[in-house]
Amino acid sequence: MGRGRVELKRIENKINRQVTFSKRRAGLLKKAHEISVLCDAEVSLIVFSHKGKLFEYSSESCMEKVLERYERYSYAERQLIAPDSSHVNAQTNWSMEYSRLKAKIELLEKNQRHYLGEDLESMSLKELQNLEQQLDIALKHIRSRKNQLMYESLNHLQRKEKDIQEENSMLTKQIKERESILRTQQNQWEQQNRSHDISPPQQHQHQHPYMISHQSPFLNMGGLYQGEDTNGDEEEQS
Amino acid sequence: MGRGRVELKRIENKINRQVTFSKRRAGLLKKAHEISVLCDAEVSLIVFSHKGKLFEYSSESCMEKVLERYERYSYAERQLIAPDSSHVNAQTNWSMEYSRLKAKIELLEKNQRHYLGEDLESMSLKELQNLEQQLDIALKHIRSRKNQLMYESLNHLQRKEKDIQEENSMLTKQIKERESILRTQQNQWEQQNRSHDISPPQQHQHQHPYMISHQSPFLNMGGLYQGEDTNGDEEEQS
DNA sequence: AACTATTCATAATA
DNA sequence: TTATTATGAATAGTT
Repeated sequence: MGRGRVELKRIENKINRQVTFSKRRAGLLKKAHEISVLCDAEVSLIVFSHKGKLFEYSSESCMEKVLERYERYSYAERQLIAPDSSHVNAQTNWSMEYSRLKAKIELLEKNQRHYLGEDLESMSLKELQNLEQQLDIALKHIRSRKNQLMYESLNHLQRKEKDIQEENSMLTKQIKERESILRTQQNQWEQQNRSHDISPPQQHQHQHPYMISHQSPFLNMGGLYQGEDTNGDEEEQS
Repeated sequence: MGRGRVELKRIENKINRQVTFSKRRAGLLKKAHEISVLCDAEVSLIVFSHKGKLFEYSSESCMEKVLERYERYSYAERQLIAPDSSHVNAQTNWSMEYSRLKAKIELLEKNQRHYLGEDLESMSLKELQNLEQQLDIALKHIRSRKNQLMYESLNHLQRKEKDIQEENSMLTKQIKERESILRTQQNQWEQQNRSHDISPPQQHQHQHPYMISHQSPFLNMGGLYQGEDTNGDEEEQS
């Protein structure tokens, strides 16, 4: 570019080097920005001048984000090359562990999007077919489990219905028995009343409440049966 | 540069974007290297493609060294803006962040198992129904995308078939033409042979090989057409 | 992947 | 540093 071609070699003239650095730096930053916008890429560029001055460019998301992503990405690669690392200090260890977790999360989130049918543009036909098969199988399991739960729930309700009906008929029977006993006793009382005209009325007042209280154990039992499994089919709604 | 100027805006056409990315990426890496050599600068360039593939350049000293230097440099700058933050216990901060990530991973993994139809015992009927619906919708999207890809592939093959058939008929036509010319010349030669009984036979021996070699350009063209797009849709072959 | 017409970047210069 | 300009590079569109 410019007058005459340039040899790829350190420019020895200090002034020229400085001028060229200024110009080329501007050009490089511009190009970095252009590719990030045109091609929707994430770019981060760091330049230290010979004198140690820092210049940087980073597309949209801040530099730290790009660097973090880089660490995550290159971590996986480094793992393949250098599997040991017990000699490195704790600081490095921590950031590596952190990167590892971050990478894992990114992967899981990507998979999740795929399982939800999003972000499919980046997948090949073969990958799509695998995904389809997996989800098909998953759906079979889910429907089978759902049916099982519904069947169990149905069974349970039927059993419950039967129990309650039995309870009902028992109660009905109990009531009939009480009624017949009551009638018998009323008859006895009327007979007594007729033979001893001035007998103590307290005795009757005592007996009647007693009868009612004697019924209650059965009613309580009924209540117990009913309350036994109100929580039937609903599990872990949290 | 190139035919017509370019607007600084995301390239919507996927193919164009990919091609431009390849070209500009190469240019950018080259420029980064040039400035580092010419101006004795320390450069580090990180590029993530739209699809998440990493490309990087780093002058001489490895990337890590540059990034470390960057961290040191930018840390000092940040100190000027936000001078406090020394009161937070780094250890606590770290372990909290760590737990947070661990928890997130656990959740994501649980969800993943559910999406794959595993571990369903812990889910309620209602949750199962929601999951079923989600996966149903996801499968619809996946199948639609799969069909689209297959349709595109089909179209592509049909176009290719048509091209090759056209190529074939052209070649057939060429062969027929050559044959008729050959026949004409053989007749001429026979006539000459009859009229001048002792004529030089070299002339015929020269003409025949010439005819064959003249056919070859067309055959080569056929080869070119066939090889033109064997790599179809693959992106980022680096 | 190769070609070519353009636009762009920049070395030399002031 | 900035501005100008001649020239080589980069690359968008095309084959």
